[in-house]
Amino acid sequence: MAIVRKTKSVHTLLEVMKQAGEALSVVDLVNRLDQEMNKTTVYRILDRLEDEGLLHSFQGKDGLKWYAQCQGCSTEHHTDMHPHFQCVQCGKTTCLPLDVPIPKVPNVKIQSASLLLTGLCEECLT
Amino acid sequence: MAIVRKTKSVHTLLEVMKQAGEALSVVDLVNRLDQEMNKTTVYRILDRLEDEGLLHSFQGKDGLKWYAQCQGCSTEHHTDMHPHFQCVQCGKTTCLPLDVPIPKVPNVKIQSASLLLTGLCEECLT
DNA sequence: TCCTTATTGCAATTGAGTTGCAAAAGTAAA
DNA sequence: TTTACTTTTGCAACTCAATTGCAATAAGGA
Repeated sequence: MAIVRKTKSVHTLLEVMKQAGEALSVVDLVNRLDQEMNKTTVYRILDRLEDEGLLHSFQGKDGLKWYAQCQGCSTEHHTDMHPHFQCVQCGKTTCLPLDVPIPKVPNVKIQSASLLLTGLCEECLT
Repeated sequence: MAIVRKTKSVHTLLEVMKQAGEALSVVDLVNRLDQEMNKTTVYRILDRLEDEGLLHSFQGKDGLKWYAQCQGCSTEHHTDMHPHFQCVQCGKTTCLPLDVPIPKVPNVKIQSASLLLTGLCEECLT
């Protein structure tokens, strides 16, 4: 496995993720980091951080790729089986700290499961 | 709601879906129908058939949009809450006729849920 | 410092999906 | 069938997320 250096760019990106405190789409990240680094760099750092287990990604309902910080993930063990919630109105997207039962399917080997819930978040409900 | 005519193109597309008997990505459909109709037409017919409730769609792990035939769906009632399975090796993608419990999330209103399971299918396992 | 490897920026490219518009096909009424 | 009207289709151009090649730069170790 390639060595991942904690460069300034990596640090900046992780800081933005941390400040956000929720999942961010790649497009959003590229915009937020527009002054600091190139679009390509954002994509590449995200790839590396996901490999390293510091971030996990999932497909949004919008077809965009979203990233969030892992809690207790590593290269060996990804606890990214938790579901995600995406607000259809404001776009706010979060990890749900829930255990979802993975259905048993005969004759196949399930390797991963991704559950995306969509609807209205607390703010948009009121 | 707009009237959806059962044109020759619509008939052809539905026939391809039926013959496949499993979910197909839009890219795959465009390729299969290359001789019969334009790419744009495929996209537009898929949109219409989904509106009408004859097909349902979901996001694949690959980021592509996938379509499958509904069983018992209509404009009013979409039973597209079932999970889907995608083989990471051969790409075969199917609907799973299972009821998946949608987790309760406090303070939000869940409108839809999509569960995608990935792994190895029966053929690729052996 | 020198050498090697990893990272970054930039421009160009790929590929899924969309849009505008004119032509063609379908529908219904006379 | 003819006419008038609506929907559908093809085509080309376009949008936009994501990727690639390559040269330049930064980082790390001896």
